[in-house]
Amino acid sequence: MYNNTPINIALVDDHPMILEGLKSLLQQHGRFQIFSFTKGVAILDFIQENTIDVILLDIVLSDANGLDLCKSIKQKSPSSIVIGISNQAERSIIFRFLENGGNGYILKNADAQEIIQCIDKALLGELALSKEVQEIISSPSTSTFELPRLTKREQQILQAIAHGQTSAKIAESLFISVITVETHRRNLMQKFKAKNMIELVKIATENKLL
Amino acid sequence: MYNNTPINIALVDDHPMILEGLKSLLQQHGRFQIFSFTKGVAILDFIQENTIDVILLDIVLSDANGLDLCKSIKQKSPSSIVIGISNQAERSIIFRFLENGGNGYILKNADAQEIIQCIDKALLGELALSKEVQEIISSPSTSTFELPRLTKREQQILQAIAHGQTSAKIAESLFISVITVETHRRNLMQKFKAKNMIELVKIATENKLL
DNA sequence: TTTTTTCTCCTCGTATACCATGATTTTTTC
DNA sequence: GAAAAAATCATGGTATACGAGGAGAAAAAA
Repeated sequence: MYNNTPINIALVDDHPMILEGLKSLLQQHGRFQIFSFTKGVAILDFIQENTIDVILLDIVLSDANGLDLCKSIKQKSPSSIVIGISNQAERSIIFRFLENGGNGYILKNADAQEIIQCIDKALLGELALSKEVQEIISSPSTSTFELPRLTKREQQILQAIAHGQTSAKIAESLFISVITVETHRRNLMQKFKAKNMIELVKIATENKLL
Repeated sequence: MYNNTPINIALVDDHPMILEGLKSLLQQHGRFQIFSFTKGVAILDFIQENTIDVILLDIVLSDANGLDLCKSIKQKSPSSIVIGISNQAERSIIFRFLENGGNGYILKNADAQEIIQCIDKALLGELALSKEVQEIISSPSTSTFELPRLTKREQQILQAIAHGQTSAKIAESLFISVITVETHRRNLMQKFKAKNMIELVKIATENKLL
């Protein structure tokens, strides 16, 4: 691995700045042969004909979904190492990426050293996670909040509340009693451990439950 | 401007990748002397002692608000040209940045050519906007909701409310009367045209004002 | 079919959000 | 230094959210 043959690295990102940044960070290390792509489909075509050792893949692309793309890449070229790069720091997304065959995950705020370390790790067959990603994964309690499971009715009501509707209005439009609405409300607060509905809606919105 | 003296450019961004990318893009053009910063306060300190021609400023920073930072920079060094760089493509934010003294605005998906063009434009005293930014500005019709501008106090209070705090608690911790807090609350609702605080917090959360 | 979950309804009391209107002082801007 | 904007405090009233605790019927899961 560390002999004379250079390591082929493909960068996939639709931001020219990031692409350029990664390129210059990696070029400083000499051992890499770098290819870059701004489109998801382009990398798929490329690996059809060529062999790539490591692919650094942006999760958010304009023309494709990084998660699905990872899967496709792994199908076409199982030996290629795929490392995700993203601003997305959400547990569930990281896990889904790894489930789809990803060999590692790096946040965009990582520095040069960390990126190189991760690539080295991945080349040795290990799971390559940046420091922050490791923290996110290993602490389900702190940074990421365990989202409670909601019933259909609760979702319905939560949605209505988030749209600014009062309990009375909601009761009216769902043909149930105001009292019932308030019970659901209460249960929702307990489930989310929120101090009040405002905090609850904030949590739900942040976690895209609405 | 185009003679032998190099142009001093400061890059402010908390993502090492972006920083590195910009640096290498600009270095290819030779005429620039580049300084880079990952902290907002650092650039403020720096311009106290040194003269900078152009500052490329990320709007989203970990330790500071790009909008306020732009204002501070312009106060300390009015002759410096400040160009905003961001993923944020919202009209209102762009306008606010320009109102705060910004000389231009570029989206992060801009390519090398565009960035150089914008810097050149700004050096000539013109407003430097990337293509996409121009489109956003010239199309007020789009679905994007005009975000109201909030005062410092309003932001503070909105944030506290979103954290589930009651008016009484907020009044206590800010050393003001409950009545005042409720006035701000009322004004916030009017500004956002929200039916109640719950809806307001949802809107604010969705638009990342918190 | 039994058990569990979900949805529904109930009471009572307190807290506070919400609405309309107005006014003074401080700070910022021109 | 004048004008505008922001922050502060005030009154008074209505509506409703919030919190605790209990309970029966319907639907889903075992």
